[in-house]
Amino acid sequence: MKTETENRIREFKQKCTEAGLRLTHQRMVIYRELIKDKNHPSAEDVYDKVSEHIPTISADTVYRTINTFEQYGLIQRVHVQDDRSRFDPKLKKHHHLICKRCKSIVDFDWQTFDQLTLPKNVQSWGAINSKHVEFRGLCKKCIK
Amino acid sequence: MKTETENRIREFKQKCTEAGLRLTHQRMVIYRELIKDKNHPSAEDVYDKVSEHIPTISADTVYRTINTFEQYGLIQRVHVQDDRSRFDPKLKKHHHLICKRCKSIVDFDWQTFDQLTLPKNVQSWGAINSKHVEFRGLCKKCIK
DNA sequence: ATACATGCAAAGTTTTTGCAACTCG
DNA sequence: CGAGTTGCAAAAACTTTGCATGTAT
Repeated sequence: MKTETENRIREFKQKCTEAGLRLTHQRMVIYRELIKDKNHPSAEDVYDKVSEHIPTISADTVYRTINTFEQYGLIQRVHVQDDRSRFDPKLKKHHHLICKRCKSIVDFDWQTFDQLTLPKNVQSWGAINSKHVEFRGLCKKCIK
Repeated sequence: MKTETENRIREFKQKCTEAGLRLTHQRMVIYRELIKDKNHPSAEDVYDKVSEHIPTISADTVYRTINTFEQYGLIQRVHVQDDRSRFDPKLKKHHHLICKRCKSIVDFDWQTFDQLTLPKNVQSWGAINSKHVEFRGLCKKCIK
């Protein structure tokens, strides 16, 4: 668990070096908060958390850094909410359960789906990079 | 085809009446443009189109009307892009092919998927209302 | 007639950008 | 040292809101 985090940090550092991205203090802290937060944080969430460690950081640095991470494939943008982007540091293939009410996002794996043959008209559409399932509804807590 | 549109308009009028929504000229034109546009238009797209018919309409009316339609289940919001919402007047179950480059959204049906048994951990999450597949990649045009 | 809708203008939110100062490699 | 980063402030982009006027039922 502790090791899990360490591994991700190591991998992060390596990828940054490979990509020619500088390992600044801000980037390290931002990445650490991204992997710590299990609910696919928004940029503002990350800003709030990072501010606790670096009170002088500016929001635009967080936005810019997150965009850079996305661009270099270090995190992914989650398209679930209308008013703000959420981010996902998990790079392994997975799918999402989204609660309409509390906006929580839960990951799940689904190999049966991953192995399905695609419909013909889909195959001729173009080149598909990501196959993603989204279930929306109400999580148990929100049902009450 | 012509009949298809007529049917949707009729159904729209009926739903509005049932819901107690007034059938204003603006709403009629906005709905008509929503079902005419096959590429899941943004609010701005709709505003531009509607402006051709009602030059004095204001953008906020379009936003407000679209929100009302969504609220009453006359259209659905599509969560695909980060910077703006897109809207889908098709209410029947379907899935989306999304081009990263040109942002086009193509509908497809996939009954094999629709009939799949859900993973156990998903079943215990809560109450699911919508099961949606998103394939992202590059459409043929954008591959060139 | 009257409750609901619209238009206008202004404001709210989220995100981006220009530029000088700073810092990692 | 020097190019890539950051912080600041301002702005851009998208969407919402208050209020007076207009209109569908």
